[in-house]
Amino acid sequence: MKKENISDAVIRRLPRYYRQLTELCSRGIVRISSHSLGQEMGITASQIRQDFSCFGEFGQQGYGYNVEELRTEIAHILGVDNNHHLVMIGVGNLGHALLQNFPFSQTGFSVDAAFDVSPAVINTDINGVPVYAMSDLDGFIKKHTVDVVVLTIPQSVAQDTANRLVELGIKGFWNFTNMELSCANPAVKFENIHFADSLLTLSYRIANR
Amino acid sequence: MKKENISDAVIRRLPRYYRQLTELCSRGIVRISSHSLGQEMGITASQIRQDFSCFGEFGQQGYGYNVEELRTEIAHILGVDNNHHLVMIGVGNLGHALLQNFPFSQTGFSVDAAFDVSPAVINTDINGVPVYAMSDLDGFIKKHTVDVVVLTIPQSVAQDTANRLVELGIKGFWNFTNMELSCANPAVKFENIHFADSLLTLSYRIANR
DNA sequence: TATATTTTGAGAATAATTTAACGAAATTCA
DNA sequence: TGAATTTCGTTAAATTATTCTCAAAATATA
Repeated sequence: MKKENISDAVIRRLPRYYRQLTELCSRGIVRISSHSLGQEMGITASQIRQDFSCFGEFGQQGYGYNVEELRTEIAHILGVDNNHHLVMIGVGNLGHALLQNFPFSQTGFSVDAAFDVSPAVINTDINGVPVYAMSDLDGFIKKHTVDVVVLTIPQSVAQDTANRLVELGIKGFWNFTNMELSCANPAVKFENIHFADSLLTLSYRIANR
Repeated sequence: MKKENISDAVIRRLPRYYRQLTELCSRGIVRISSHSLGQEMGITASQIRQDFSCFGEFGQQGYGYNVEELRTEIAHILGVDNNHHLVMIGVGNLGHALLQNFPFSQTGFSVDAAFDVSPAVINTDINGVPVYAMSDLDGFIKKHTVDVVVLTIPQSVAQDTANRLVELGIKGFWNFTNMELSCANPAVKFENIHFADSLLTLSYRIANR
């Protein structure tokens, strides 16, 4: 039964399903039951069926799920086929690494531009992405559709930059600054990569084994 | 009342408390109640008190919590004062970025060495960290204490490398490969940074606003 | 074709997490 | 000093998430 409000726990499992199904596809596996999928992923078949049932009925009794079909469904749910437009703010080591290595296009994103204050990178081209001066940011956003901004900038300027971008109409932030950014408008979404938090949970677990 | 088994949900909130308390310290704030802390963080006072009570009694009725003292307690719980030893496997763009920018020492980690297969980086020094050939890895680990390994290597070699490291006695992995790594021994801990999963959840939320 | 088996999706039961309530202890203020 | 206020830590209640169960439908098999 399709649900109206999907819980965060379910949403955060979807990319994992998507990854697993992509792998099954590449292994040439055509069909799979919730039971086998659960075994491969280390989760229960119940959870898998419950999760999928939030979005529709993708399986068939006695058969299971068609891997390719299910993968396509989940890709669609995740918006991989939406071709979202993205720009990066801050092209330091991390921004550079993402531009070089991260498979944005496989994830459904076009990286249209990057911005930085450093003359050393302004007007360069990193892996096909043009780097502009920060002063050109407002103009660029006013002229182009931008769905998501990647924040790979220092903490000191993060909240101010986010505020400015929200004013310009940006509604999605991929935030690498390891600080919480806030916005009164609930339609503005922040997704955080907190490196330090992640390492600290590992620190906890090895210290309290 | 001190708890024996702490839930993952609680553990994952600890670094956030630690960050917030660090900021309060730097703002010169001496004491804080669970209510105000909750307001600043956007969570309930109940949750804060419940979370802390898993580890002991750090507050005082009618007063609240001493910020610096509480911060020290949480640092200790997280193992920030343990001086864990870490090595990095794979010094590509991302590994390089982490070595250059990530505050390992503030998080309680010493980065003792990095390893790569590329002659271009072998025997160089990145931000004070020596880079060795992958062939020297086994020898290094046998001679030194290594608590955590950072995996910034391609997916294709990730599971094999992890297996080899587990055999050498490594018990903690900070995994950037965006794939699940597994190990039969439950004492071996994997902490994953899944960039793609993170961006896909953002994709979902902007597509289903 | 008839029967046994597989497997889903839904609903019920169980478990875990979060929030509320409250007594007790400390602080603040008159 | 004494009353009012603040705030903790704990227990209880409410909410949310996960797992179990099972009828129904499809497949596989004899």
